[in-house]
Amino acid sequence: MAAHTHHAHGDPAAWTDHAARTLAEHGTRSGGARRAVVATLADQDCCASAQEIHERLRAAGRPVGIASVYRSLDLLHGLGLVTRVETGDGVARYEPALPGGEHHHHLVCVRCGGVEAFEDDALERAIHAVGDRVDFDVTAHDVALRGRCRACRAA
Amino acid sequence: MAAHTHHAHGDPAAWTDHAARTLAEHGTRSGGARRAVVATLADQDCCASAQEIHERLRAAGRPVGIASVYRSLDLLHGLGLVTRVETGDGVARYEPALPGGEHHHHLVCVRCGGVEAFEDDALERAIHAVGDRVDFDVTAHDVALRGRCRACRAA
DNA sequence: GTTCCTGCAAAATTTTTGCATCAGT
DNA sequence: ACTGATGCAAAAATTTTGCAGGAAC
Repeated sequence: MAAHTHHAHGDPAAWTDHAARTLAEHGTRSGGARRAVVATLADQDCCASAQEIHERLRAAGRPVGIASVYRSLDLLHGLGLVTRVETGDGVARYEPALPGGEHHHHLVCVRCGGVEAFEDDALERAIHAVGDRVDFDVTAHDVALRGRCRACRAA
Repeated sequence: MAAHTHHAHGDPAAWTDHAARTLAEHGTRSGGARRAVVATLADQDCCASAQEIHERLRAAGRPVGIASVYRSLDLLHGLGLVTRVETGDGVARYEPALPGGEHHHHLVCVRCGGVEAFEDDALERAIHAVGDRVDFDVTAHDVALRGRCRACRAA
């Protein structure tokens, strides 16, 4: 992995391409606002809320209407290109979803609100087993572990 | 278990008592609004949002200010008497938390929005193992499996 | 009697929607 | 040109806060 940045979702460019292709297949036009949202999503280490994306774009000198951010996220989520993450503070966060189904879960710090990602095969297996057992057609899942991050534990 | 209703949280009266005791120990006064919220929580099969609790109380002829519902839930959550559940639709839901730490997770139907509870020891063990492994002081966790419930799968 | 609780209303936030305009195909 | 995409503003929905009156202790 690169020394300066680590992206929890593999190669950002790969996801951007995948997203662009999927959007094209779906017959959508390529407008600037959505392209900017996709680029911002691809560029994050972890999940971001609509408001955060909006703010980041404004700060980057490419302001996008907040409505377009919400509409883009809605569309991307509907196409399975982003995962919706609930970190517990009542706002929806989104992050790129890779086609392979490879994914991670989140550690949420109850003190500073920070979010970190983790992966665990045994956990995935256990979840899969539950999915087979229940009377429910499970298509997705998410896990949030809450507690204190290293920094906040020390404080 | 009773034939007419199944409460996923054990005996409702036991939790109500436990809550009343904890609140008393904490030095709070016993007002009518919070008592009504506690009673409503104790009486549910699964999680409910603040708005739902508010509406239920109004329907039951015991209207409570929405602010009191939010304040009660905040307090109860702070004391660990209720668990906050994120079902993915962007609203916070709450359900009684038993002192023993016994808990369950949720199956959320992406079509009808319904929520069901499930328990799984292997899953708990896997989560616990992750908690030991990561550089995070994990104190709580929740899992949501999304998909289609039996009824919506047929439709 | 003091202090917390409660309800109402106002405010702050987050998200959705309507509509005129602009841009991609 | 046609039609979807965008931005603005208004609306809707959710949650928080200020404050005055009432209730618990």
